[in-house]
Amino acid sequence: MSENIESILVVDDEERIRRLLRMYLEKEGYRIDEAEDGETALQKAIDQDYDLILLDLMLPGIDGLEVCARLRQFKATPVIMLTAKGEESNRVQGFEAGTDDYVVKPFSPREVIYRVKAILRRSSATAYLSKGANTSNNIVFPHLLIESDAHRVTAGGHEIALTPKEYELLHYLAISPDKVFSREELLKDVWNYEFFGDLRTVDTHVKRLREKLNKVSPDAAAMITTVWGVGYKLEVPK
Amino acid sequence: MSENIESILVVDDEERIRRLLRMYLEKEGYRIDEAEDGETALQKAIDQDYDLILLDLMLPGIDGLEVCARLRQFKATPVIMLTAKGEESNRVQGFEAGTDDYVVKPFSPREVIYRVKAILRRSSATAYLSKGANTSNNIVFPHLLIESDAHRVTAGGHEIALTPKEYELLHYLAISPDKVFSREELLKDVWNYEFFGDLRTVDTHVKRLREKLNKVSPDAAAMITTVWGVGYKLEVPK
DNA sequence: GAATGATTTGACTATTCCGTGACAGCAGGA
DNA sequence: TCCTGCTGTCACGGAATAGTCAAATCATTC
Repeated sequence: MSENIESILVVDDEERIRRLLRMYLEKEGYRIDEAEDGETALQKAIDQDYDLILLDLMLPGIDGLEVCARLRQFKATPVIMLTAKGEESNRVQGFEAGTDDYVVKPFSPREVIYRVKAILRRSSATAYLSKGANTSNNIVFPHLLIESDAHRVTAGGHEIALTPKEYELLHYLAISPDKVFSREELLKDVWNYEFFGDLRTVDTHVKRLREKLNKVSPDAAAMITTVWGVGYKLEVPK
Repeated sequence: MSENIESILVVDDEERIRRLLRMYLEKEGYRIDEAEDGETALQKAIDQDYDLILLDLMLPGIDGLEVCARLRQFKATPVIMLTAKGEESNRVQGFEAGTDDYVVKPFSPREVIYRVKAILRRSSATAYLSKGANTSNNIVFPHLLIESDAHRVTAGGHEIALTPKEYELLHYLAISPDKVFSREELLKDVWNYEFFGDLRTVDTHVKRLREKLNKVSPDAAAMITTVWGVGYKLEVPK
């Protein structure tokens, strides 16, 4: 495969949000371009060939939906829409306008990165391979199965009901198995960007997660490992 | 790659800290510039093109967060924030302002250098290579494997559980194999800069390290060599 | 092989960190 | 409105780790 850096256009009128997204996405290795209003965004999106566009719904001038709709007359560049909390009812509209996915503000970096990767994986898969080759979002371990699409977790053969945060935490650890994350990192990545909370919050969620896992599969629970003085990781048993 | 010397701006109002950082970073081959307040720092950071900025959070005048945020209107220079222990709650905020990483005071030189290298490696990697190029942090020896991400040490095929200090010590020795470090050097580099303890502390940690290694792999334990009258080194077997 | 000085070791104490439970605030649904 | 889960906070008790020190051991030199 031609290993080009994938480029993403970030469109938001708030500088803070653009910076945040740029930082996280650059860390993932993407090339980032920015626009702060609809006109510029549309122009750039038509001129350049981005692999993906992150598009705020509420924009001065032409709004996100409009940008997306007009862009669609020229290109099929994938679009992830960013919507503020109250605007959720617009979801369906978003999809009609040709949006591929949407993320509600205030999002967690984890959420955005995950969606971005999912979309890019999908589109590069349809571009280079024949039928939807392995584009499954499932994460499979010996005693643990995470089905992202269904938002379902199965441990030792038993499905378990996780709360949103528990799921997000587990999912985030599971994406990078064996990698240790400090509590700070987890707070930064898994919680939304407006949250400035106590480090111990992480401990509490880990505790609850372990409890639930342990009830149906001690093996699965044992995968969540404490690294003393450092943080937590999801350890893959050999 | 054009092999230029990378330059770093060190910002802290305490002269002692600036001197400390300068000394250690120059030893690593970086060019160091200093600033002792926010205004100067911002000015320098905008005028010059540093590869990295080490920025204290608490500064007279404009504080670190502010400096970082304003700088971001011009440049994307990577920033590592230095925060005192009590300021921990501000950590996450720092990240939002555009910080790439942070280090808590009192840090150990080893820690700072390690982060600096990681960030610079990353930014030069995204600039010249495609994403996720081989930036693995693993250190491999015949009987010993150190995986930084997983914070895992494997000796003779067996994983061993090390305490933070044991890990740090081993990791530090392993970064410069065959180089002898005096106890003084180890105390200065591996321990934080406020620690003025007994030289024998090093011996004790070496002892514990050897014990643990020896239990699963005498070959690995034998790598930690005493150089009589000088110090310790991690010797690579031929 | 004795003297000397450096290192290893074990035991003890101090310190730091983590797991847990209890509780309060919130949001969403009945 | 009350009820019900979900979250986040906090403090305490226990566990793990770190540091000190002196006695025992070892390497080196004469």
